[in-house]
Amino acid sequence: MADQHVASKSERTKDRILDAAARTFREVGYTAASLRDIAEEAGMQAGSLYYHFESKEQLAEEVMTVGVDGSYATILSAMDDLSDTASTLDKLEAAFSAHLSYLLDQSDYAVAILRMLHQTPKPLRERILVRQRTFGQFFGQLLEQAQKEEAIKPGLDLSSLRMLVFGAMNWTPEWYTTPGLSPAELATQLRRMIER
Amino acid sequence: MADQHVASKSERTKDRILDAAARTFREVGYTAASLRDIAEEAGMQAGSLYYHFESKEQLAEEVMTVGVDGSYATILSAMDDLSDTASTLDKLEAAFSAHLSYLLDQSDYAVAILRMLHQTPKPLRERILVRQRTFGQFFGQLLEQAQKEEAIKPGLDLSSLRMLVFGAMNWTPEWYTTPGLSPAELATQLRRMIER
DNA sequence: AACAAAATCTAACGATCGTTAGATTATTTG
DNA sequence: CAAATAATCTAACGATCGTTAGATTTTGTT
Repeated sequence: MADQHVASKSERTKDRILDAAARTFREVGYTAASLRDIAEEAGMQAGSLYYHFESKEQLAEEVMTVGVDGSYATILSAMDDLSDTASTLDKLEAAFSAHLSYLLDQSDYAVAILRMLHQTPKPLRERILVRQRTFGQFFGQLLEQAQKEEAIKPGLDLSSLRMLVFGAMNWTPEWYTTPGLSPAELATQLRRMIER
Repeated sequence: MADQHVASKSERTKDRILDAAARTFREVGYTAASLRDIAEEAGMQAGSLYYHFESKEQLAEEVMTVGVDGSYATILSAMDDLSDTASTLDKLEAAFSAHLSYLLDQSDYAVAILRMLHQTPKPLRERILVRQRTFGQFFGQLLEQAQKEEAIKPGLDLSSLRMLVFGAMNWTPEWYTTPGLSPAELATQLRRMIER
């Protein structure tokens, strides 16, 4: 039969380890998360992790890479779901909503990044930041276009606005609980804050 | 002579240790900061810290307490400096400005809290969060009053707005660099985002 | 100057960490 | 079923951690 790419045993185990690592890193950060904790969460011994990963640092890098790429993919996918008549502000709100939903409902990976980044070795941190840049530029372009169309409030500095909005979103895992506004509703709030 | 309260030798050393701890905690967080690092930064040996503090946890608690109380005091002081004719929005902007200035220009302590809080033992974390509550309520009251006066954008959910604004401010240490907008100018940006 | 108190240093403890090598078990292949 | 490969376990290593006790040095008092 055709060599269809079904996840091999090893690949599934690796994913299980990544999930366990993301949960653990999210909870306690990079330094405080021990490989013994992560291994237990994945149902194995600490030494066994080294069959799948070279080091703790590499394991952390894969978790963070999945988180960044997943965030970006979620947003791009949300753009595809928009109707052709969507305004730039609609696009922005959809991007907010996708990112918030990813942070709050879907992924330990993205939140793990926020809690880990400052504790990781500098070269690793730099690589993740480079990956995040694409992500940030995407929002930057949308904001720029919205400003050209005079769809957002006058008198706002674009690069500051972008970072303030990022902060508002990235901080939500610190306080978000259910019941309360949903990620989509929070996205609407953010839209109202920037629109003219 | 009168027993004027001049800082004793011991008190000044303790402050020096707290400063060193705040710098170190800010840089690498709670777990990754070793007492040997902090001691070296303060110009002494690790064991000597125990003459002034009971434990690493207590040292961290004092750093965070100074940070929270300092933030709050800075904001209250900014309120006193306002003229009597200041509007609620003026008060909010002044509070934003004070908090941002404290975070970005003045204090390692406040930023240390943001980087430490998730790694500290739960009872300690709870105590700090309780202390922060007063702080959050202050902003909440100002926002409530502003909404009553119809000074802020309609259709905004107050409790969400408060947390989103907090997020925008607390995230600034992640990206703020000079040159760029000053803390006061960032406060103005935030004001524009919420005002009608 | 002599003594008391305060402050710091030295050296070690038990615990935990990331990591490794080799033995062991589970799975796949012929 | 047997051999080969994949996956995991066991047990230990050196390093580093928070912490402690006791010696030592510095400072303050008479």
